[in-house]
Amino acid sequence: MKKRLFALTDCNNFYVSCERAFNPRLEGIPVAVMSNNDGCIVARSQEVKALGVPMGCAVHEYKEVFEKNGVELFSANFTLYGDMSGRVMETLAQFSPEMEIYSIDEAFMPMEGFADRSMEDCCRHIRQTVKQWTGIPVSIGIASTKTLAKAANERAKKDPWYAGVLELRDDIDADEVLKYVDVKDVWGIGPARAEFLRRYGINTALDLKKAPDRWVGQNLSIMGRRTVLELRGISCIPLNEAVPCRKAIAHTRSFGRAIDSLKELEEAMALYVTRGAEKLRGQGSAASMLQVFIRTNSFRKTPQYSRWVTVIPSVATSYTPELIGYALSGLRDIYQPGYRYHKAGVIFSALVSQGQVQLSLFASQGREGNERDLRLMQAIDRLNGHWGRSAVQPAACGLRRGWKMRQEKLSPKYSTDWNCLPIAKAC
DNA sequence: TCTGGGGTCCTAGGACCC
DNA sequence: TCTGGGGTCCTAGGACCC
Repeated sequence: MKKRLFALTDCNNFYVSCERAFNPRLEGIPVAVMSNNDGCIVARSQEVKALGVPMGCAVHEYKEVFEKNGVELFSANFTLYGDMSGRVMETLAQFSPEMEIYSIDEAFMPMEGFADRSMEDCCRHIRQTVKQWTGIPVSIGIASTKTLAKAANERAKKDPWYAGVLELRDDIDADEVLKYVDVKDVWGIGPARAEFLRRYGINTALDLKKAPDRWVGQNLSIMGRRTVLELRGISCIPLNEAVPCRKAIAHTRSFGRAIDSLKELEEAMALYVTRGAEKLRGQGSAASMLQVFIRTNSFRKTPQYSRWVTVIPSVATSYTPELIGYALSGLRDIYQPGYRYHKAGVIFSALVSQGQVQLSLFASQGREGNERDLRLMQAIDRLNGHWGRSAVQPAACGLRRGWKMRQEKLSPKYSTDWNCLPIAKAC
């Protein structure tokens, strides 16, 4: 039987590439994208990486570097990135309908039915097509396991010699590549495990692959042992085509400025619950449990306060007004006056399918009432989908929103709003 | 002044039971 | 010198991913 191969397609500097796709002026100049609230750096162009700006750093700490080098900064525009991701995935699906969308900018594709010699050519063709149809540059790594495909992708991206595509055909190929992959860059090895491995002289992916079985069995968890097997070409992580239902859905945000009044916290919490409930209904779920939290800014030397509370609805629900009621009662329990709050959020868990909600003996309304609530929510979701997500919303969310997150450098919604369509001008 | 958000899975430890 | 032991379930916290 022919061995299955995995191709991992990963968009290069994805958020930056999305900004560049609609703004060619940004090609060749340093560009970085900031997190929500314009707080951290979450994507960097090659030019910004070369300046030594690390992923996740605080924007204010590198202000001078950005100014001195003319770095173009953008607020995260997730509407744009989500839409562009969909376009990239649709393009990839033309080549391999059986694929696993692993993240907003990555997909695993099973590569079967290709003669060995044409595999690389095929991936180069995919790469070129994605670039032509969407404007997004991608790299592709091909190998017999997902972990090896990740490592191949990493090298294809970093070493210009491979021109964006690298296939590991056999063990010797793999060893040649793995010796250049730092152990911290192996899929599944984070900072804590990397530090542990280094204490035993394991510094590269090849060192980890060659670690003695006995040592691996005694010192690594089941996850670590699985990673070692995958590096050895034994596939342990299957392709996951179906999009799994989320087991928890969260909506949490830092505020644009610290707030201390219960009224403002309630408005923010109501809005976060509204957004979370939209996601909940989007996957056809209802929540049997809510967790609500508030906290002050731990980076400040001001008095600190952090609390969360669990609320259990009498019946699992996705009805926004009801969820807001539960969340606000939890919030009032944990709120303490006198603190400057920096962040709040809600997490829905113990999710059940909306169609299988168990009615409580003591519920105030029967099945008919529930169905009416659901229809109302669906109507509002449709309106907001068409007119923008704040078109219809609960009054509890407030209107002034002085705590709204900062987005000072937001690019237009080029691909999802008619008013933002780029206009081509003849020269 | 300014430091993100949303997920999954594993593990250790406590409670409880027989 | 003595204070059982083993299984299950639940949860908080940690590690990791993008």
